[in-house]
Amino acid sequence: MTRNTVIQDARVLTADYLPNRMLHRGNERQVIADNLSPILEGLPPIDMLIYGPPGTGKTAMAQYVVDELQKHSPNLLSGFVDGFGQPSRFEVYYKLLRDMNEFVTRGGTSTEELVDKFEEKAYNAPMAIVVDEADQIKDEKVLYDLSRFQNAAIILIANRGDVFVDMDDRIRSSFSSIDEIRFKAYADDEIVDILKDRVKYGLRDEAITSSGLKIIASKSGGDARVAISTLRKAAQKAEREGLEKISKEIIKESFTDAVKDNRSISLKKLNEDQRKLYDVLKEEKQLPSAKLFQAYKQEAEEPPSDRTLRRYMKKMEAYGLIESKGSTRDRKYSLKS
DNA sequence: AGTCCACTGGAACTTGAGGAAT
DNA sequence: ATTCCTCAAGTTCCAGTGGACT
Repeated sequence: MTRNTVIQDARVLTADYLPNRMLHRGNERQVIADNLSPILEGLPPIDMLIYGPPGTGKTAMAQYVVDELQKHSPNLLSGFVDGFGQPSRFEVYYKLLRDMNEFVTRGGTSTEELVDKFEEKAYNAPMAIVVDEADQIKDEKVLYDLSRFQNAAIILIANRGDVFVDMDDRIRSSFSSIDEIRFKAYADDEIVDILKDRVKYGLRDEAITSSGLKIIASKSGGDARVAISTLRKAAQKAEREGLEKISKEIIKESFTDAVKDNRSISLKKLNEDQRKLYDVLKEEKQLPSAKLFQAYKQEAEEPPSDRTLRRYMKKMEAYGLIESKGSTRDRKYSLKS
């Protein structure tokens, strides 16, 4: 039997683990709860747009408040959709109905049938619906539909506050009374507190010094997800090497790994052609689209049409892998640093 | 200050995979 | 089996844009 040198409870060291209290988000928690609470008395709730940079607890907090509310009010239905894969209307309603324990078959069911079923449910019970990465939803009608349900609370989550600028006027006005809640990047000392909380339950005493935590915090740039995953990787590495303490060198290495991981998760979602485009772009600092497509076509055996390539570029931009500058004639692409 | 035209992205259509019903 | 439905992803077509070049 081997004794753990550093790790006590590995679960606590994952970014998805929800501690029963979320540090430094007390005000935000209260605002979200206040906006939702009318639903418990049969009154219309206030829809919300939660925005802010990655790793600031937007999703975790929305989920947490909805879960808490559900404990007090068991007949509250809840659903969670992620716009990342740009799901269609069908996918959105399918997922929501599943979350609400409604069995629906995938094939043979039309989108309209799903919507009808959902509508019926929405009339009979209060709901809280969380839409993560709401700016990625390609079918704007979905958001418009959802906004119409009176006793369903809609919580949209996005990185930027200007989700609606590119959208249809109807959608903008249907969300005109939406409460916008900004989640700022954590300050370094706040990250340290969050890490301390994890260390307390996840690691053995004395496994990491507070100056070690400060290093992680300052590197993380206010992103709790990256900070926690750095801590986890550092702990695992120390454990593997049989050390009692996490050294500064280990922290530095682990941070680099954590950032790489973050990116490779997005890269995994690319198909072969998209990956090739990315690799071509990697060779250059910056490339106009025509040159990029030309270079790519020399490598590819059966290149898809230009229209498809343009779509790929959009997608990779949405994933935060590349950046584009300029409009029509002189658009240039580069890797995101 | 006007025309040209390379490039963008919306829309309509096609193809292929996959589940359900018969 | 096969028929009937769905959706995602690709293609074709094309109007619209806004630099480039008179």
